[in-house]
Amino acid sequence: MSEENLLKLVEAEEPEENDYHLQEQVGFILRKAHQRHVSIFAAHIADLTPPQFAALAKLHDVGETSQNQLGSLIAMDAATVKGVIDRLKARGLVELSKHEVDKRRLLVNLTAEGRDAIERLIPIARAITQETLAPLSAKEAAIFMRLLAKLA
Amino acid sequence: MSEENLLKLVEAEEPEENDYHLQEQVGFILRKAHQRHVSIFAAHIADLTPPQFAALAKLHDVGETSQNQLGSLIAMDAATVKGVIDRLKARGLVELSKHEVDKRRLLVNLTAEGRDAIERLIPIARAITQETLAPLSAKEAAIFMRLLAKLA
DNA sequence: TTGATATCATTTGCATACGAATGAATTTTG
DNA sequence: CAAAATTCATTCGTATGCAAATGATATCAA
Repeated sequence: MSEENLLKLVEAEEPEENDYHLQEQVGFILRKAHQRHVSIFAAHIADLTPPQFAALAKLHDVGETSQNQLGSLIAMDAATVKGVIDRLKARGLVELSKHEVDKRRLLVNLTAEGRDAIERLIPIARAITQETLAPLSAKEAAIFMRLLAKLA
Repeated sequence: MSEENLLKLVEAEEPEENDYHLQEQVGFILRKAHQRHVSIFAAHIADLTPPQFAALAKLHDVGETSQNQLGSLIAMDAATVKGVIDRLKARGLVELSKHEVDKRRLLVNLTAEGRDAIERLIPIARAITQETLAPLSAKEAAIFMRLLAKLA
């Protein structure tokens, strides 16, 4: 046996994969899965982005909070949440007020229109979740959600 | 039994969940998992973003291609890939040329510096993948990757 | 109490991400 | 072949997303 073939055998013992397959990396697939979800979301809810929806849904859940606090509840940093809230305010879906005691805080709350909007959209959002998970069986989806939560 | 309690019983038969829990929606968790991955990536590779890395890795894999073709290989639309390639070109990691036959096409290729960079970074990228999946056991990670791929 | 720290919000700068419109070049078709 | 349709790339506008710097206010600690 040639020296070259001996080398191949040795290498074969440790299946040392030398190629790098971008398509198999968790970060790349995570990005694609997220893209697909956003696309499904947009097909059902055209006039609101997922971050805007998240802000409204969380305000509906917890009621009035400060802008920063809301940001931490929906995983957005201060700069990002400001832009989202500004746009929701411009559309009359949220209203802002100053905290009476702590003058640093900017309180955010749903307007009546914002409350109507989010209550109307929540059933649609449930359908979006279902459609996003549609490639998986119910059992697979349950497993996936459990593992995904561990990663996030 | 009061009418009210009877109603509660009837409702209990169908476990109709009335609350909407943003934190349990696949889109929200997907976004957070992606955020965490990007953060891990940045901690290991400070001078390149994940999309920039993806472009270099794919060029290393397939060699010279058109800008649009590269975009479809790494899941970026034409407008996005242009910005990514512009920045890689400004840093001397890729070079552009015109397709001889089809004058619409803009060919992209690694420079020597770009090739050095991506070859140096690939082992680090493997570590990033590992760290991203670290909250899962090997078996869980395998299952997760299979299900995630179905979603993406 | 006041000086150091920490928190809240804003702003700037940079980098995706994508829809829509445009123009140039190519391919398809009648 | 010539018109229609398609493809490739660019540009514009809007919306996250985050680091870093800044200013205002609050809290902590010596």
